[in-house]
Amino acid sequence: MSKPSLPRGTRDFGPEQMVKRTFILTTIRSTFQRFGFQPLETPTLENLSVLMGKYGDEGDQLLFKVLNSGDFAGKLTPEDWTADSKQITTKIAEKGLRYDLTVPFARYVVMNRGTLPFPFKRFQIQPVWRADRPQKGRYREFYQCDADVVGTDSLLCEAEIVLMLHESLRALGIADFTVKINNRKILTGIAETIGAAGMEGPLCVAIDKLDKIGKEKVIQELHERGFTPENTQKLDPIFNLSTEEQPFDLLRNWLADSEIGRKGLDELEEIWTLVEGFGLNSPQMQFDVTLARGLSYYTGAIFEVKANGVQIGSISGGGRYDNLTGTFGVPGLSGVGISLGVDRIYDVMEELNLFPENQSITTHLMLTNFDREAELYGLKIVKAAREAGLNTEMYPDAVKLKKQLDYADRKQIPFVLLIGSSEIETGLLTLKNMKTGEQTKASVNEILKLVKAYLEPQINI
RNA sequence: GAGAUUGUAGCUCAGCAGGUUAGAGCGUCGGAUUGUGGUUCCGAAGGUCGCGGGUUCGAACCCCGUCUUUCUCCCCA
Repeated sequence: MSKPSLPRGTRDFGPEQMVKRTFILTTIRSTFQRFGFQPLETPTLENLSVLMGKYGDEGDQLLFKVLNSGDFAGKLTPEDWTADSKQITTKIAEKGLRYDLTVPFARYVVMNRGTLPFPFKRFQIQPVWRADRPQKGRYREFYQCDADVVGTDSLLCEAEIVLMLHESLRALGIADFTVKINNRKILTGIAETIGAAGMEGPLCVAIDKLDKIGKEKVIQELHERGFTPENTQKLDPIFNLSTEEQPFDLLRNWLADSEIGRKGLDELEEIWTLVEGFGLNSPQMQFDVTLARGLSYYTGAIFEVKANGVQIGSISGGGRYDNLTGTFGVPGLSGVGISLGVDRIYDVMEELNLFPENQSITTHLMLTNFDREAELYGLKIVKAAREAGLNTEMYPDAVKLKKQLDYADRKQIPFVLLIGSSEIETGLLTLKNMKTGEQTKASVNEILKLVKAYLEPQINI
């Protein structure tokens, strides 16, 4: 018998961690709902035809593919085995684990377009899988919390996303964050302006690394990707942008000849105007030209959230995609959305010590188990305590008291009710406060009141 | 997918240039205390040295492969 192990990049979540994760999940969920988003869940498995080609070549490689059921290799010919081994996967796997929540959402919208109220706002909180190599803050199985609106071009949605990010992160206690915003159209405009129209793809990939590798190396990489020295020379103004307080005017001048670039700027300024209109308290948003998320489907706004003071990747990302449903045969549906990474948020909160105390209490009251008679006597008390709203349990075995109290101590149960022969005779039960060690004798009703009164300030009963 | 790095008791780690029966602290379990936890004292259990192969008289230690950990690149939540 070999020792059990977990697949790389996956984790168990024990009771302690689950309490914290649930806190994150419920906080985000209630924020999404307050903004009018409705829940959706989609299957873990999708057909590979839905998943493939949506995330670029890299993405296809990171998809977990599921072997066909039954004799998956039975119909393969000898030629298949000798040909390119990657070709074989299309013949033996036709399903895969979902890679994100946006593509399954697009699939859902297309399949149900006749019945959905548009604009359709949905949120979705489920795990996703990527066959990535794990690192800090990077797992192969992790949860995403997505909120998307599909069926409207309104920039109000973008502004609401900014608001939702602020509200949910602040509710979690993460105060020091930056919502970075850019617009894909501006990047397209820049490509036009420097005389490299249509090359914003590679431009983005290189520019995105500016704060990581610096100006020199970005230019070097651009040359490697086919940009001429003339192109990169014209690009020069961009390297000063990130230090500017108000880069809009500067950009407007620079991109004056690019229609799409001007459009991008208009959109960006409109988002700022709307957020201001909401009266958001000290917005933590920042325009960042170097922000160019790799996903190939973004067409308008691009979002990314960085938790400051923690060495970890972005905790949230999103943007507008004008034509996601187009790949499923329904063009013209514009959507915009955001995705929060629960696991990274967890890591950030753990590192910054932001989890609230007193969340770990699961059982409020434990009854001891002396003997058969006391056990039977206690059952109705357990039921009464539960009906009073207390998390209650009785120790299941009549073992030594020491052991029972030790159990309560380790489980951090605040109150223990001792019931022995004398208690049964008098009807006065012994309540022990595990924190102070203090013991009081009282009737069942009084005890339930006492415990509730003590816990009320900490816990909602 | 490329490169580096880690793996010894439940946990954190020792293990002297390859040399007999692999150690410690914490934790666990039992007892001191047959109805009183967190402190103390006494005692005990617990290890295919990640896995598989090789070199050697002899491997936890050296070599190869594989899995795993952490990190960089790539990409991303």
